[in-house]
Amino acid sequence: MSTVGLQLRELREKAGFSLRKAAVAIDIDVAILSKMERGERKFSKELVIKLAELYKTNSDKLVIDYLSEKVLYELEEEEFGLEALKVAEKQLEYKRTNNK
Amino acid sequence: MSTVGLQLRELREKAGFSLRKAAVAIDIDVAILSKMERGERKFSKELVIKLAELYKTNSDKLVIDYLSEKVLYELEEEEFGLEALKVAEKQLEYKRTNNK
DNA sequence: ATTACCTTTGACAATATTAGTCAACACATA
DNA sequence: TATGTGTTGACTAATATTGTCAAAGGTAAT
Repeated sequence: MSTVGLQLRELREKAGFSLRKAAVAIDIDVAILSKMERGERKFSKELVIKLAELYKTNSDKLVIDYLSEKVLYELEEEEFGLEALKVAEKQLEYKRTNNK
Repeated sequence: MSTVGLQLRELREKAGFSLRKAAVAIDIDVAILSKMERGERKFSKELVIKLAELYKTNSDKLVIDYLSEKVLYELEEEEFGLEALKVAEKQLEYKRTNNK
C-alpha cells in the first residue's frame, strides 16, 4: 500500500531534493518532514500541495489519497466503517448533483 | 436531512425523557446534551450508544449515521471529497474481503 | 406571581490533541 | 576530519475538544 508519505518521498528523491532542502523550501522543520514521509505524523493538505508544487507534480491524486487516508484512519477500527462510508458517499453525490 | 442529534431528540421524546433526565441517566451535563442534539457540539460514539440503550433502540443505524456525519464534516468543503471517499471505500472493501 | 418544571445560552476552566523546536545521534562518503 | 544524509526523542507552544456552571427565558399549573 502506497501511502501519501511514501509517494512524496519517492517524488522528492526523483526531484533530487534532500530532506533538508525540501523542508527548507516549504519552510518546515526537517524532523517533521521526515516523520511525515514515514507516516509517523500526519500531513496537512497544505503541505502536500506545497510539496507537489516543489516536485513539479500535479497534486490532485496526492490530495485525494491524503483525504482518503485521513478518513480511513478514523474508520479503520469501526465495525460499520464501510457502511458509514457508503452513507456519506450518497450524501455527497446528492449534494453534488443538486445545489452545489 | 435528519442528523443523529435530531434523531436522538425524537427518540428521547418518544421515550418520555426530559433533557435533564436523559442527561443524568447517561451522566453528562444537560447543557452538553442540549447542544449535541441540536448539532452545536459533536457526539461521541459512546454517548450515541448509551442514549440508544436508554431509549431502547438498536444503535447500529445511529452509529453509522454518526460516523458518516463525522466523515462528511471533514470532507464537505473538499473539492475532491467524493473521490477520496471512493478511494477509501475500495481500501476498506479490500480489507474486508481479505485478511480482516 | 410564585413554584416547578423545561431547554438554551454563554462564559469559563480543564484536558487532550496536535504542531513546532531543537539538539543529538548514526551512517556514509569525500 | 569534515560534510551531507536521515532519524529520534524530549520538550514547549498552540489549538481544539470537553466539561462545568450559573443564569436566562419559556410554559403550565396552582
